[in-house]
Parts: sequence; structure tokens; C-alpha cells
Amino acid sequence: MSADDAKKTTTEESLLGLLSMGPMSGYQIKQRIGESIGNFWTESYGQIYPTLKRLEAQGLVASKDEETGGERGRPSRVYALTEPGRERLREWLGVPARSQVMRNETLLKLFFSDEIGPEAAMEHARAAKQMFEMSEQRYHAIEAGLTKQWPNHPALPYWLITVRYGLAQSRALAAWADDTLAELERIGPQRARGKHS
Amino acid sequence: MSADDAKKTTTEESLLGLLSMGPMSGYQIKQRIGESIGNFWTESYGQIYPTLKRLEAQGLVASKDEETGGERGRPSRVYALTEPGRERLREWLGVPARSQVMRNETLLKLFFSDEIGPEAAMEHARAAKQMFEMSEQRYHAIEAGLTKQWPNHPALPYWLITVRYGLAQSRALAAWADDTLAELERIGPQRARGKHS
DNA sequence: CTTCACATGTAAAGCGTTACATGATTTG
DNA sequence: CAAATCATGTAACGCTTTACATGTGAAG
Repeated sequence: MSADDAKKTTTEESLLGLLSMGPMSGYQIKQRIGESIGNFWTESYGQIYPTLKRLEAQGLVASKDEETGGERGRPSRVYALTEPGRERLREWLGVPARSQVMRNETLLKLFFSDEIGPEAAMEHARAAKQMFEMSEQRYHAIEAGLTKQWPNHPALPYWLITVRYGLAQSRALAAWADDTLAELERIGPQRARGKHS
Repeated sequence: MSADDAKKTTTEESLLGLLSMGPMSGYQIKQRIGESIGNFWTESYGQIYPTLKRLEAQGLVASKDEETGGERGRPSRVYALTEPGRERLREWLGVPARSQVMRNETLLKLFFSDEIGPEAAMEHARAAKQMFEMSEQRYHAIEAGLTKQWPNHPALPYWLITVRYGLAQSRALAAWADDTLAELERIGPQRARGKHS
């Protein structure tokens, strides 16, 4: 009956992954995402809390009330990976990632920019350039911070691999933005098509 | 009342953009996407047809029945950009693109790969490398094809800008995959953490 | 007469964010 | 006691894909 388990979501697995770093509450998971996989992954509370319940119903995580929820505030429910949960995580980690066609609004605007001409297109390129340069610096800082804070953590190499992806991408695309600016400069003198006000 | 028009979707604008290249039916739009912005944008029929109706209701496009729908098959409804539609497109093109945090499943798996060890992580890196190298070749072919087919089209420079984005990205990430492979090779001898079967 | 290619359209389901509602504890 | 922080949870909404339903004409 359930021969094709073509799963759609990765939220469950991402939470299992986070919990493999140690027991955490839903609130802490959300915070931890920002400090770890936040550069290439997001989850909202609206996803996290229901998913944790679902995972617990499947026996993949186990929870217990924790009164010392950070020394103040409401008591938190701390979730921990169970052995079946770890098994499931490993299983998923062993399967090739699905690729997804992404939507890139900047490229969409640039593609149609003959409609507004090179000056406006250059604004997009400049914004992109600034963003990529800032990203590059940020990734550098993350790389240094991780290396300094967890010099001996066995997972550090894997974390750095993801940081260097961001670094490589930012660098390459900052250079692309430069080239784009130069190219637009070259066609700048000409007028845009169509009627303008 | 409607002081904040914080729109969420870009489907309308993407269709206006496509129609700025010439009148087209919904079916043709879907095909054209694959040949133009398909590397960084997708739209499904389920979006295209209702959106075209919505655009027509707003007077941004105008349609008419076309019996010669490619010489065979059902007659098609061909949509054309109106002047207000072109105005709206230009307006949107002039506004900076919103950035979106993307989800990257490969990086998610690599981030947590200490759980399964370097060998399995290398599989992900190899798959990524192959994908980026194929992308690079594909972008090269697109660049050559566009340049040959539309050597004098005024929008060619803009189209090439988006192709070179893909090229720069693919090249940089293929190199990252190589570095990653080398790094994982280095830590290869060590054993993965935790218990394994 | 079946299949293919062309072509339009809707309904349902899945995924995800945002906004809202609630509660507890500490600090000023 | 007001505000801030910590914390959980749900409901509503919006976007997008997938699956389905339908129709037409040409070619084999």
C-alpha cells in the first residue's frame, strides 16, 4: 500500500539533526538554527512545535518538562533524540539530496531590464554586490568564530564545509556583480527601448 | 486604507515580464519559461492560468482567441501586455529585489554529516560536484546559443548577465565541492562518532 | 480509432509564514 | 505593577504544486 513514500518535507529531519547536537526545547531550536544552519535553512515556530509533537508521536524524540528553563520564564519542554530518531536521521543523511529550482528575484529583474535600461539595472547589480560582499565578510567571521570556539569538536569540519560554500558563493557572485556593472557601464550610453516619461 | 501594499507574490510580475517579450498564450508562457528564466524561476499551469485572468481583470494584459494555435490542437487564448501592464512591469523592475533565505538540502545534510562520517558526506559532495559541472557546461552552451541566435537583440546583454550568474556560481561551487572532497579525504581515516551497525 | 501534441482550466492538498493568544517569571 | 524575556501553541492565510478534467485536431 505505502510503496511510494515520496516525502515532501524536510522539517522533521532538520529538527532531528538539530537535536542530534543535544537536547533542546522548541524555543532553543529556533535560536540554535540562527547560530548554525541559518544561512541556508529556516524554520518558524509554526512549524517547529507541531513537528516536535509529531516526532514524539512517532517515537523519534522524547520530551520532559524542565523547570529550569533558562532561570526565568515559563518552564520549557525539552526534547531529546531517541535511538530510533537517530537511526532515522542517519538513514536520511545517507540519501542524496533532492535538488530544487530556486527563485531568484534579482535575476528575474535583470533578465527583463532592457525594459528599463542599464541605469536601473545597475542599481540591482550594486545592491547585489553589496549584499555578496557583506555575506563574504560575515562568512569569514563565522569561520574564524567557529574555529576559535570549537577547535576540537569532531563536527567542526562539517560545519566549516557549509561555511565555505557560502564563502565561495559570495566571492564568486560579488565578482559577477562587478563584471555585470562593467558590462552595463559599457552599454550605458545607449538608450533604453520603448517610450519613457 | 490600502496604505501598505506589501505584496507577497511575484508571479504576476514574472508573467508581465514574459509578455513584454511578445504576445503569448498560457501554454507558450510555460514553454518559454524553460527557454529563458527557467534556470532561476518556475511557474506551473496552476499559477499561470489564474494569474493571466487576474491580470486581465486589472487591465494589465488583453487577450484574444487565436484559431491558429500552432496549426493544430485546441485554439489558444493569446495574451498581450497593455500599456498599463508595461507601466506596472517597469515600476516593479525599478524596485530593489527582496532577498530570500533559501533552503539547501545538500548543506543541511553536510552540516550534520558527522553523524554518518566522511564517506557518506563524500557522496553528497560528489553528487554536488557532478551537478555543478554539468550546470557549468549547460550555461556555456546557453551562452553560445543565445549569442549566436540573437546577436543583435537589444536585450541580449541582460540575458547574458543572468547566464553568467549561473556560470560563476556553478564554477565556484564545483571548486568548493573539490575542496570539500579533499577535506573529507583528509579526515577520512578517522571513524564516525556514535555506534554503528 | 488511438495516440500524440496542443491547450485550458479547476480542485485539493501540502507547505510555510504570520499573527494571535496565552502563560510564567524576573527586573525595574 | 509594568515591561521584558522566556516559552508554548494554534488559527488563518497565502503560495505553489499536483492531480484531475476537458477539449481539439492531426498523424499513424
